Amino acid sequence: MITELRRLKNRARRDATRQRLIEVAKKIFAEKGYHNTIVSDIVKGAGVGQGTFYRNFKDKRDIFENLLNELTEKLLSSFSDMSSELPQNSNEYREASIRAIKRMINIVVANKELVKIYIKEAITVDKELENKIYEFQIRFAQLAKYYLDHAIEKGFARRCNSDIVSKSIVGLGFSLLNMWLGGIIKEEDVDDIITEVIDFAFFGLVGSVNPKGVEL
Amino acid sequence: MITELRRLKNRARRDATRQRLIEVAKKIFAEKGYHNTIVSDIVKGAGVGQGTFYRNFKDKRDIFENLLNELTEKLLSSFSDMSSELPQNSNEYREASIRAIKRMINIVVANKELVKIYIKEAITVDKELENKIYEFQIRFAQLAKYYLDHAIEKGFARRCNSDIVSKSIVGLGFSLLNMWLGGIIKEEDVDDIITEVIDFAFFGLVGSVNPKGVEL
Amino acid sequence: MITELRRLKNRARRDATRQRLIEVAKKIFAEKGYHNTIVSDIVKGAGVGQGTFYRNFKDKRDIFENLLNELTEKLLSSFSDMSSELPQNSNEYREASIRAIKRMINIVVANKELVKIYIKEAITVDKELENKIYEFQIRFAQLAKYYLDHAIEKGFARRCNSDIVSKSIVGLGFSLLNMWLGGIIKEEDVDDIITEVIDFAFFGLVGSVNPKGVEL
Amino acid sequence: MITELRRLKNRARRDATRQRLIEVAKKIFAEKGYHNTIVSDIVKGAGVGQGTFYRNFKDKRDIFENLLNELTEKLLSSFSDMSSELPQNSNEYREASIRAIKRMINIVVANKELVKIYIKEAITVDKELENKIYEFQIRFAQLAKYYLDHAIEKGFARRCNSDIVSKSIVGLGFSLLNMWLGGIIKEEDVDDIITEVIDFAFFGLVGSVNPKGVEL
DNA sequence: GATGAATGAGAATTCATTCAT
DNA sequence: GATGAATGAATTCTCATTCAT
Repeated sequence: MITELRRLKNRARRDATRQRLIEVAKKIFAEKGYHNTIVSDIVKGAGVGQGTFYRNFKDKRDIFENLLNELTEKLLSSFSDMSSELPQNSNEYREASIRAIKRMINIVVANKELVKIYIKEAITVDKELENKIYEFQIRFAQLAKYYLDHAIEKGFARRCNSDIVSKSIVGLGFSLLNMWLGGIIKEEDVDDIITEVIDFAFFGLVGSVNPKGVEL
Repeated sequence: MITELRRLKNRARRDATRQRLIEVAKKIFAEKGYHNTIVSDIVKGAGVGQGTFYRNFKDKRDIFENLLNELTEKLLSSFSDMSSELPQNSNEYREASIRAIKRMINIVVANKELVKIYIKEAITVDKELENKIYEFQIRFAQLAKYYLDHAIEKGFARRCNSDIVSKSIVGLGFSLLNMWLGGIIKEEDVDDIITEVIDFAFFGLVGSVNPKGVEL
Repeated sequence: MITELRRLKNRARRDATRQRLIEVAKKIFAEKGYHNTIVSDIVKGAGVGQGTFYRNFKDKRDIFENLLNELTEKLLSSFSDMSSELPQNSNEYREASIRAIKRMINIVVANKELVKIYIKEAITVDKELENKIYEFQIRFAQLAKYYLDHAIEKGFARRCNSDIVSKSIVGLGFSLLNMWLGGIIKEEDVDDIITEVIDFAFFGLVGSVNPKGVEL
Repeated sequence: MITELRRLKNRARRDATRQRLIEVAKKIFAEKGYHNTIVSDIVKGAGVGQGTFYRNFKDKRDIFENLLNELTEKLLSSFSDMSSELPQNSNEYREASIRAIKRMINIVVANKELVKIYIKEAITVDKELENKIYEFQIRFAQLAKYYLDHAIEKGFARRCNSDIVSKSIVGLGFSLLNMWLGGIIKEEDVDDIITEVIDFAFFGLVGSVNPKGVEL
């Protein structure tokens, strides 16, 4: 039926507009920050009418939350398949961590703008989004704790308050991300950075003389 | 002379007003965030006229920057005396770190609101303040690096990319602070948290079986 | 010919759509009032596209005027046959009035929504509709005056300024309608209300001891 | 103290501005109707800045409600002293009614614009104001009923459903007011109109041959 | 110097209306 | 002819800033 085809085409047109708005918003939010962006910036950037924005989103916060959810889904889905096999020794643990971090970093690199928004801006919008971000961090920490507890139990991780330590790990990660996004850490060789950070996380400042890749 | 007395009184009154504005701004910024605070919130809170605000500060950003500087000075002055003697072994390094952290935490606890503003809000105001915060973090990282390099040289710290690692340490600290301010880490026993985090920083996830306080 | 058939079908479809829009508009105007209704309310209610509305009506006011005319025609046509025979005594006058009112009430009950719109909303749209409503009231008053003048002449109504009095009667009627629509007068027994009001109109507050149905 | 004087002057200035806005709003609402008035009409008319309006009133509805309350208070206060002595016979009842009506009319004439708004516009703003108006009408009807019940008891008014009849009386009054404001009833001699309407209310269409001023 | 009323520029938002499909 | 996405003019509303007292 014609009406069905029409509906599809309309839907496609609208989705395209919506997507254009989202892309533009992402770019501008990352550039100028959430608070310094006004709706008409986005509208102008997308080349649509002011009303079109409000047809698609309730307000600035709404499109922002959409962006947030977009990244959240990407990150979570990337970890949905991870929990399959638990590491059986320190080395496997280390390798698994590196793999996880690399996967994360790929997503981060592919969504640099989103991540910047995510980490810097979202917590200053309002309490609701602030909590959303915190809950997300907590989920990460819980995942880290799951692996850490396992490692402690199996004896290849130091006995410790795994709650605090896993939160430390996640915080460490977010911080470095933030520094990298903020330009404090210059890009250089990402792999080197990962190795350094992993070594720090596994062996601390003191550690052994030549810990790299060596099982203790 | 009366005029002189008058002038003094005026100045005292003005300073008091200014101080009250600063105190109130601190409280409100911490509560509602920089962007969700309007000048009239501060003015109402301080019980002064709208014009009085503009007599004391150029605009909202100006009073905010004042708050920022307040904390920066407090933190820096607290570290001005620290660099006296360098640790001579792992244990001294550890003890010195704990002392430094505790000193920091005291300042943080005494200025919880300021710290919250500092960490959460300042980077979203504009590029200038963003950089100011980053530079401050870099200074901290440099201080950490100074000690770390010393420890590596002396042989009681693992050889590593001390630039990345010291930034990691600072990031770790800021993150945990953030989590604590955000309520992700419940207050409980701060000393326990410090020990845990220090152990993590010194011995990593793997570490030795019972590292607490034991020199390797 | 197919084209002819097509044209007929199209017309039928269009008429149906138009009618649906009118029905929905009636309902929504009555519910939310003219000013608090937006075109898209009507369009959504009717399940048609926004453009379809403008294909059938010039604008919101246009569809509103259509509703108005609908009721006007109904009311006027209901009175076109009434003026046949004039009452010859007070009792006939009274009976005729009751009949007229009941006929009116039937129309009103059958078109409650329209009447509500008519009485409440129409006068606030613009001067033109305001006048239209007033002219309609005047026509009613003239009709009432015609009967009243006749009754005065024949001697079974009190000599009075029939212009003012007939306007009073019409006003009374509209007011009670309004109160009923507004819920000030609860529905109870409509016949009772009619009798009471007719008695009030015929005999006033003072009247005779037991005027009901009794010719003075 | 200087501050006290200042406060007084400020208050006076603000009140003057507020009052100017109210006066202008009254005029414009009466002219163009509530719905066809925009805030900037009022602002321009009052010669103040747009912000000044919002300093004094929440929105258009708010200033409108203020106008409404203004009239309500005027009308109610005019009746607060009325309930003193109850009429002892038909003639006193009639005289009291005439006095009441005249008092009302004086207020109405002095607040023609307000009354027009009151009767025509208020019920179309929203449910809340609609109810407010209805409740006001009910209060009037209750007052009328109080006198009517007394008259029936004393035997100088016809036994009737005083609830319906008093509502009829109030409705009659409001209607005529409306007609007069709408220009359906030309102003001529107000006293004549009052006499006619009172006669109609007391003696109905039928009444006695020469009821004016004569006690039955 | 302090005040707070007034301001108006600019941002958000709505909604009647158009128009490509 | 029907549709509903897109539009932007018009309106509301906010809030930093000024300025008369």
